[in-house]
Amino acid sequence: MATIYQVSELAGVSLATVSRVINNTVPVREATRLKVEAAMQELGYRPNSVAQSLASNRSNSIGIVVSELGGPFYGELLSRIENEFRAAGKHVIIAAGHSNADLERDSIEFLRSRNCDALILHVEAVDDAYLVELAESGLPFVLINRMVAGIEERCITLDNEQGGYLATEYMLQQGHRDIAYISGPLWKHDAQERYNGHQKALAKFGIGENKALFYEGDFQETGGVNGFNHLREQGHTFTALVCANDEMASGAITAVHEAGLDIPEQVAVIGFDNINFSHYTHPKLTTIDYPVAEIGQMAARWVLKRVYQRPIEDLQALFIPQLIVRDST
Amino acid sequence: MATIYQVSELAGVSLATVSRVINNTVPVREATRLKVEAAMQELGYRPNSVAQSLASNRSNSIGIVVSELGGPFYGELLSRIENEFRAAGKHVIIAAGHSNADLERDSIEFLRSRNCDALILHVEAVDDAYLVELAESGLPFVLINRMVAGIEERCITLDNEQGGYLATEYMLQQGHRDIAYISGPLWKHDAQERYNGHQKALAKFGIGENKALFYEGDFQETGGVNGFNHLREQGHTFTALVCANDEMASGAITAVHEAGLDIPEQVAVIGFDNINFSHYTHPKLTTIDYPVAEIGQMAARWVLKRVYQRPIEDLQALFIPQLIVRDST
DNA sequence: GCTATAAATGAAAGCGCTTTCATCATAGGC
DNA sequence: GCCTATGATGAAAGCGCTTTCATTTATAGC
Repeated sequence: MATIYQVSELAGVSLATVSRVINNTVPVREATRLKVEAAMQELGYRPNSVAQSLASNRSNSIGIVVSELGGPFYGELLSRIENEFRAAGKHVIIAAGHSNADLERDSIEFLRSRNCDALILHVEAVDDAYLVELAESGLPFVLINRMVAGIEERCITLDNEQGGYLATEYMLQQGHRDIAYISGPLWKHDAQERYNGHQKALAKFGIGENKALFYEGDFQETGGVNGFNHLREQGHTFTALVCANDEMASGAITAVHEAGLDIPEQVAVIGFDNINFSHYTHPKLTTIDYPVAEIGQMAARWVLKRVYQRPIEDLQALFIPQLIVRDST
Repeated sequence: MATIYQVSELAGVSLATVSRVINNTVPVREATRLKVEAAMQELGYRPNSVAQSLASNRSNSIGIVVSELGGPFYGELLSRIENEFRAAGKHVIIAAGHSNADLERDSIEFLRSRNCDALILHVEAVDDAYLVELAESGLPFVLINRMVAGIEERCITLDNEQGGYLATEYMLQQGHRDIAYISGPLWKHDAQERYNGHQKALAKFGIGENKALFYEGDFQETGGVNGFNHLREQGHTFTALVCANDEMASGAITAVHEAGLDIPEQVAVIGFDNINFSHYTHPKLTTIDYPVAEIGQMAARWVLKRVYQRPIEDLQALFIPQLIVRDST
């Protein structure tokens, strides 16, 4: 691999000038630039990014922590983020936190030790205090899908409560009054907020809460299966089932079929997230759209603007979910 | 951030000794090691990985190119690879090739300029010659799901032909004789191989090929829908439908339902890959298992052994697919 | 106790680049 | 044509670490 020194020698200029041509920082005379470019061409020169990082104290890499690498939700998120940074000549280093506080902290430390210029975090388990402290340490990062007091300007969120409200409100508008709810783990912020929305909608229609119609699942498919079965065993009939995400809705649909019931005639089902496969279910799943691609893009642009001083205007911090009506309601 | 110099000063030893403690290369006297460790602790020292990379000419990063970041297949693959490397203190840089030759080449160049120690490639569009040349350039890489002559020792593959064979053979064993086939794009190696397997199974049962029962899809869900509709229009009836991947099978299932036909009574459907959602379909999809997690892990271990000299024994290059029988056949 | 050998440590030269500061060249103002 | 302001270029000092080679210290053998 050719080095900048060889280029400078071949072009008959100093290292500094070659560096200037590469980085386009200080103006270089046209004739000089051409000489240098020709030399780079001839040697097949490509800058050593590690050396650049060391000298400039910029690694041009952005660390990402998500709960899982697999799955449609994170796939879409990562895809969009990578795209955005790639176009800017940055690269992403990805680590999985598995919704576990220790692993999340580990991941963050790991990325930090990799000299990332910034972090994009979708963490669920670490507590607010840790994040506030992290912010104070001077490391730039943006938080996805979580609002933490004290560092609001770093948070990009979906209005989960509004989404939960929309889902249940729609069921109510369709005439349902006995509405069961399968929640995510309530220690997760988004699960709690979606559930709040559900309660709000019920309250608006003057319906009290019924513990027999609530089940706390795990955001997984099996949680949906177990949830539906559990709810039926409670003996309280219901004609509508609101699930806090699509995975659980899918599981619930399977369980409903197995119970010999028809969807939506006997039980209407709604999910949340609008992940890719949600139209693979049968019947196709009505759900709340989570604009994951937009949010991913926004997080990337946040970093581009704040850390790399790119001129970006329209930073948006709060996203509003939308109802997607399909065949399961 | 503390530097190695400060540590050496506080511990009263030289830079070199601190470096030895960090890297555990040359033995250091117990007493000295303890002094150094205490100093590192006190300063909250963490080595600067960029400087390490520059000095050692090792970036401890591995580049990965996959077609897409989203989707269950790549998610699982990436997840496994990341896991394996993380445990080894390495990190991965991920780029998407989008099944497009230019983008694939771009991605590879990009990763290369990032000084990756090795690459793991799941590329479909670049030609064999390019890969052979890349190998000659000295950059270590391993190729997933593709066998290229001349660099066989870098290839980790699934026996796609065997998988295609298994799928169709199963249909034949179930008594089907009119079997339609929805293929992936035949320019993709795996699509071609799976189709070869299909033809082999037919031949074994003495059944000739019928062009009216073949459709070349795109490995996407819509390809399955279009494929089924196209096949029906050909007028040649069939009782079984073999799809070259699960996505298309899922689309086909939707189309079959829409045509008012029952699965598997009127049309049996089989997929390929056994991706996560294949049991979300209704009825649950019979398919061929693609051991994506194992393959990802193996690719990572290949790198660990060949590039980082880790003592790893059981490198496996060829994987054999298996039939997973569910309810769609 | 002294030398021969091995083990532990230190000094210093890079790794390939960026960036500051000084220098040189060019052009404009009078 | 001389002086100054400005733009372009070069010299050289790092960035924080690894690694070679030399040196010092410990261990063993007699």
